[in-house]
Amino acid sequence: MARKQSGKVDIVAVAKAAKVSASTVSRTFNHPDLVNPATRKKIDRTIRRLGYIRNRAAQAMHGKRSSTVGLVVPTIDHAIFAELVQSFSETLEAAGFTILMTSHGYDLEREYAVVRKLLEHRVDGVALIGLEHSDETYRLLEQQELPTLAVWNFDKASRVSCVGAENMLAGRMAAEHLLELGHRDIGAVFPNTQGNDRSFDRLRGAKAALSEVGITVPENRQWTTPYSVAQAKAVCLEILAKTDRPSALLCGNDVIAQGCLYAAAQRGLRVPQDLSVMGIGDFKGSKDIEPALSTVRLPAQTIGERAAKLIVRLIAGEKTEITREAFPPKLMERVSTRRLQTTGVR
Amino acid sequence: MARKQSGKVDIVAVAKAAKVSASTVSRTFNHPDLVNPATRKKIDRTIRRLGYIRNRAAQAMHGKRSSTVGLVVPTIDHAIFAELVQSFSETLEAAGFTILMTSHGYDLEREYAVVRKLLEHRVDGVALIGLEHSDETYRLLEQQELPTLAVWNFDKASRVSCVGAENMLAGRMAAEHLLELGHRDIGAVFPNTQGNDRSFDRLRGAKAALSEVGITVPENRQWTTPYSVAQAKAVCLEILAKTDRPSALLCGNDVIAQGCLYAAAQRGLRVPQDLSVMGIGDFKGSKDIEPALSTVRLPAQTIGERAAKLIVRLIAGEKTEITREAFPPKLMERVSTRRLQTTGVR
DNA sequence: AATAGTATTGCAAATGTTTTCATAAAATTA
DNA sequence: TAATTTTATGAAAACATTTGCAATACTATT
Repeated sequence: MARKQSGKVDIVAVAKAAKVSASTVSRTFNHPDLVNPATRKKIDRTIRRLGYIRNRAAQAMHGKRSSTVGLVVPTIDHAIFAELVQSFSETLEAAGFTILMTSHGYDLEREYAVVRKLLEHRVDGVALIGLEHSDETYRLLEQQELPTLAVWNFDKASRVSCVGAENMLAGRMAAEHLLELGHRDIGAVFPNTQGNDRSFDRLRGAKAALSEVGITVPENRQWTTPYSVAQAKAVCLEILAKTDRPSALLCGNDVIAQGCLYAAAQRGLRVPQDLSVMGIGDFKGSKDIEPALSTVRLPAQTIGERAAKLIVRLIAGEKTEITREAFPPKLMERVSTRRLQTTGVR
Repeated sequence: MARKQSGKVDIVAVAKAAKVSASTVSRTFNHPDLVNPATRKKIDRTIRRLGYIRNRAAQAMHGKRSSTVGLVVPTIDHAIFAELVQSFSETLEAAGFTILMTSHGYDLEREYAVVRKLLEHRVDGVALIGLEHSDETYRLLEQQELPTLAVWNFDKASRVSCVGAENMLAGRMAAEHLLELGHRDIGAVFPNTQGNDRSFDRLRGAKAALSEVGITVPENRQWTTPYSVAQAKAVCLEILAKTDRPSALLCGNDVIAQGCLYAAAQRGLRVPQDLSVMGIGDFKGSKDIEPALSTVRLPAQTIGERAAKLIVRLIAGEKTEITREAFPPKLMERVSTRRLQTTGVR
């Protein structure tokens, strides 16, 4: 056996070069206090000289942690998930973890598949967006006894630990705000609630608040649109063309609300004089838009950060029972909503 | 040794339960054609029954691919990166890879550290955003002979393979558009060009175009703002307060342009009648904003997809030399810019 | 100076796979 | 039916590390 091939520098190559055993090199990494400072220094130098990079895969085989957390998102290309994911990953990285990220495009079958793949990589824990997952996925995670965390939604009866916001409450608060301002003819523009429990809960909360004061949202006062400014704008353009348009529009999220705002602008309607627009979410930018959007804030950044901290504790085994953290939505009254002027006649 | 511990089901547990050797089980995964269909079926059933999940870490130790690609982004919480990352990861996942994602917050020291960590996880390849990286990072990647790809920027003299857009050209096109419309008094609002080669190149391209027709942008016609709608709005508010405001604002990216638009709205200036606003990037939403933003389109989605395909080929070893792909920017003339009315007097 | 600790290191086994090689059984050919 | 080829399987080595145990070398104590 002649000389080693260039790239192939492993722990025994380092050991040989430093004239120690592989064990000692391993220990410099994992239990530095157990090795003589002088030896350690010598080894460190050799490591640097040879450009050795330890192999986590080999470590992982010893039941050791992989220092890896799986993150499963429907898509990352949505203002709100990006914000959430960013703070989640930042916090996790600070704790020494790396994120294995996969997306499934709102397809629960694919979600199962990607979770499986994550498991193959022996992640130390898994974070999923939302609480709506296939039974198969839940079972898989339970069976593997892997620290699991649902992020973004909160439900006090969730099957796994969760940290998120109370979407039903958020929906309710948005509706109540409009009610308080005197609006009675309220249109609802929501994403499809199919396979999207956030949306579903918000709508449910809103409707509950309305029905408490005797208002029902009739079929023709409720519209569905995909999560996209462009498409929301298009449906709002239609809505606002009608002569009997509502006095206020309650939107399932801020992206849709943004579409509404643009549609109103294009129709020449002044917000909030001619129309009040209410969002849910308080995405980055919602406060900067003209007119600044009234909305219910769901603290994405805080949630991401808390979620990261919680999953670290779950992984460390400090927590073992199911843990749930709720972050209260907060009304952000800005300028896109205002008191309905009761001019008497109508 | 009594019964196995519940979770601990490995390949030999499966083998034992199915009354075959571990080799055969391994083969069912990796070379299914080499095993008798009947045996394979029996093994498949056992795998399902025991809930066995193969251990990629153990595979990776055999020089096998880890099926993992490292992705290093400055941050994901920016419209444009989210779009890019989404299409990149989607395409990569379709090819059977999982993404190990890390962010560094525009800190090149931290970038080096996270790349190292990726290497420890034995990723099959690494994708970095942009072309500005520390020499140390470049050396590390070269030394490890790891398929590396810089995404988003294009430079025909890049040190590694790249697929991206020509930012200088984009800057030039944006400037030329404004010039063509008769604007001569043009203000530039850009992000800090420090540690951000995209921005730097765009500004350079814009200035080149301007100087070709004898225009220099004086100090007091150039502003710097962080990448944020809110902050861009704030600086634009200042700019537009002056009596000698420019007739057009050229923005380093669409987020800043959005801030300008809102600032103009708040100041009561009509766009494009009183002020033309030009962006660069064509982020999702730029065409929906009111007024629709004129900009230079950098095809994020296409780039993400092509990047994914290229890195797959680099990993497969089909390509070994440095490969570069440029995607041409495209002028998107919408409504936020218009011909300067030369009313003669001034 | 002998003894008991303690600090440092190496050896070898173990981790969960894949793969090479050898072998046995079955199928094909003469 | 014997010889040959093909197909299917298992045994064992290899992969890069970690760790329990044992051995050695120091230090401190009497």
